[in-house]
Amino acid sequence: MRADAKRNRERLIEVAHAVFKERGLDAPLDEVARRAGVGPGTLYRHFPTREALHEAIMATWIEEVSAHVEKAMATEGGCREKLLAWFEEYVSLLTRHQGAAAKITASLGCQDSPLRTKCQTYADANESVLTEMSDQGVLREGVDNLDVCRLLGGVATMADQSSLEPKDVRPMLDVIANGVLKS
Amino acid sequence: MRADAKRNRERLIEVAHAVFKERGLDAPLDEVARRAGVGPGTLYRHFPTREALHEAIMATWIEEVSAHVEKAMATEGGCREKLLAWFEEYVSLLTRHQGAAAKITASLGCQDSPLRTKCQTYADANESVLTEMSDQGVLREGVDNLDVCRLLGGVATMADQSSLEPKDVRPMLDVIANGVLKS
DNA sequence: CAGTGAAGCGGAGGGAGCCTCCGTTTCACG
DNA sequence: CGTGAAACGGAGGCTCCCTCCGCTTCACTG
Repeated sequence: MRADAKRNRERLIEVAHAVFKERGLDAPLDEVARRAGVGPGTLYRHFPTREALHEAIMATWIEEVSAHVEKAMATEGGCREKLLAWFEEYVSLLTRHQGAAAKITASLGCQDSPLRTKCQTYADANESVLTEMSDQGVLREGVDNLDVCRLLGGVATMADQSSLEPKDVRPMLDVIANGVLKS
Repeated sequence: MRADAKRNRERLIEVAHAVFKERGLDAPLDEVARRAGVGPGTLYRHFPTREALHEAIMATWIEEVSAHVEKAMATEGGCREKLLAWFEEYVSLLTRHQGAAAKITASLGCQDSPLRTKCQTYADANESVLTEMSDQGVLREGVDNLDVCRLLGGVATMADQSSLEPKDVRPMLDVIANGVLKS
């Protein structure tokens, strides 16, 4: 890739990050181009679709996911506390940008979404936590990872759309934890 | 209201119903106007915002909610079966139109949404079911109606966005039921 | 260092949808 | 009827999307 192209690409990602943070993932792409000081044509050459741009800006989050798993699993207390800590991390990771939770979780099921690899990272992280719980014998039988991911995605989407604070999200996570753990 | 105005209003609701059913709640309003054979100005006079039109077309669903509660509560089996039957009805009521689940549930929390009264009907219906469970002593302590509504709204939103079939939704409702009922 | 071809750029512009404004038409009532 | 208020409708301005293509810039070569 030519040097100027690389420069523009990086600048676009940087600006897109800021614009999406301010105005949500549905912010006008023309504004991203404008604020990056390039024409719309340049933006669309680097990122043919909005989703391609989403994918690019999410790449940096993805790297942090495993750190969040470890952080949650290091929580003081029993399995339930660890699980809830992880659920809170999960929701918080999904709601970094307005509109992200719904988009990421929606692409969980379909194989051909550009976000597929990204959301797979979330799903894998959740699975590792569930496996840990299962090994300790505290997980109910028949609890499926995909279902839990979707439930958490649903909670994150609701939190996103209603601008809920953590204290309003917690009781929902409690219900899911109760539903997933034995007794 | 003048007779021609009344006629147009009713026709707009009828057409909007069909268009939203075909193309989701985000379908172009200009098309609603066009298919109703009126100018956009007429549509916007009757329904100043998209939400006002949503509210109008939902009025008919709302009347059916209590019937669905009764239907679910008449299910054979114990409390768990009744509750799950109701959860399925709830999700199905919310996913009649693409995009409806997220919009309705989002307006649960905010007082000033035009959809407020509509979603209150759903919340009230759910509360009546939870109260029934509580009276029978099978409900966990501290389970809040709003939280359950949001959880179900989240599930409905995921089902909507990923076009899930009832068999894929059921396991998520199982988790919520486990989380809400004792033992 | 100049020449050159390919890679990359940018912005004009057509399309879709939103919504308003205002000249025209229609209704209902005296 | 005649009239004034109510309602209509569509032209058009705005925003955003995305493409196309003439122009510029880069990197490589002799």
